[in-house]
Amino acid sequence: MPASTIKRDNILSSALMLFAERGFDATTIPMIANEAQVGAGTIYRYFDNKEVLVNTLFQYYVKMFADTLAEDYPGNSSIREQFHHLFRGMTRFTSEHEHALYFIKTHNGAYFLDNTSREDFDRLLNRLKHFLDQGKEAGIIRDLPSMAMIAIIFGGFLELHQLVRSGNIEETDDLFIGVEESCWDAIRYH
Amino acid sequence: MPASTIKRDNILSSALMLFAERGFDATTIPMIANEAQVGAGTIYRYFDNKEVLVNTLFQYYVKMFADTLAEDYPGNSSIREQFHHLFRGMTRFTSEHEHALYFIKTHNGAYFLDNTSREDFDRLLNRLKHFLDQGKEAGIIRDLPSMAMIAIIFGGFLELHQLVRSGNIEETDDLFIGVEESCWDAIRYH
DNA sequence: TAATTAGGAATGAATGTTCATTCCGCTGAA
DNA sequence: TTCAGCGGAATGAACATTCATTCCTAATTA
Repeated sequence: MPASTIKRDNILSSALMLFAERGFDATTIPMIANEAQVGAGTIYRYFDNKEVLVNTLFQYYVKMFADTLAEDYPGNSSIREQFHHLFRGMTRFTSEHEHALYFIKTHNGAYFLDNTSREDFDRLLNRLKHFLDQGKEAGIIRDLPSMAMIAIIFGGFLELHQLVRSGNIEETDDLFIGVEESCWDAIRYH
Repeated sequence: MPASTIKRDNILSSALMLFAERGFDATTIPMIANEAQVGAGTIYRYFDNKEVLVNTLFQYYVKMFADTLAEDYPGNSSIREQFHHLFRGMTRFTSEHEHALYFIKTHNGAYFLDNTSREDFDRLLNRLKHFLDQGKEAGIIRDLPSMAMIAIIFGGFLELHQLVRSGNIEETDDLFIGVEESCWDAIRYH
């Protein structure tokens, strides 16, 4: 069972797209095989079963997203600049991996995720929570549940991304700047 | 085929809970029957099939939510007061129908929704959009895509509701006031 | 160089399972 | 006794998974 090949990558990226667009339960193995242009049996050469496949995908992208946010993190800059770094990381990650964040968002908490997936996701949330807590202590971030604020930021950003993808909205720098301002105003202390 | 009975109501509310918690595709008819304490066959006395059931549910709650928002709408008051009315309507609706908004949010756009469901949902969005457009014209609401702002409000509110339901957060008036402020700051012109 | 062959990789038809839906016998009310 | 309403076993379709077979590739032999 090879660890990494073209075929394995095809299977993963096809699965990512289908899981993001239809959801895990509405996506069948033959659909993935067809999209990846491999036989259905081939998928089982690389992944024990459908649940292992979805957990592999989930962990892979959660880690990659966490790494993207952590890269060059300006820990000594202002809270606003840290927020900017995080927001930019989110836009960059999404433009490089079109379906990944939406897949993560729609599948976190699902019944088929294993402990590792849950832990990886919690670790990501805790990093964001830590940022907000720091900001709260400094009196710069609103005194609200961190989870609610994280939801506002992710929800807003991903909804925007859906609109861009579906062609309902043109993707301009101004747009992203505006949404970043909106999210920042949602969480900063007034 | 009776139009309304205790059993029919049981089926609908069981289906609502399961669809909200597991999603349409991961919810089986036997699960719904079991939860509603009826035979699997009984469900088919009231609904032609699973898709008719989910569409019935979707339309029922979308309309009820729209009615809740429209009730006593303060069309002549300030934008801020209109926003307050909408936000309060959302909290009231959610406390009266625990799973309904989350079900609507996670299933809008799904492949199994029929035209009526889509139209009902679009009508709801358009009402919210109209409110935001008015506010934009008056220079009170931010110049951002309305859909993105709607997403921020719903996303934030529903995430909060999840936390309350799961017991991670205590449901206080302060909390709701704080989240309303946060959402308002996210969409108002600064 | 050309032919042969071993063994991993890939396939898709076959299998067993689970589901939505149907069907038929039972029950209790009139 | 009849029959509407019900329950849950029966059915057939669709699914995840398996497995016997084929296909490739690259090493070996002549």
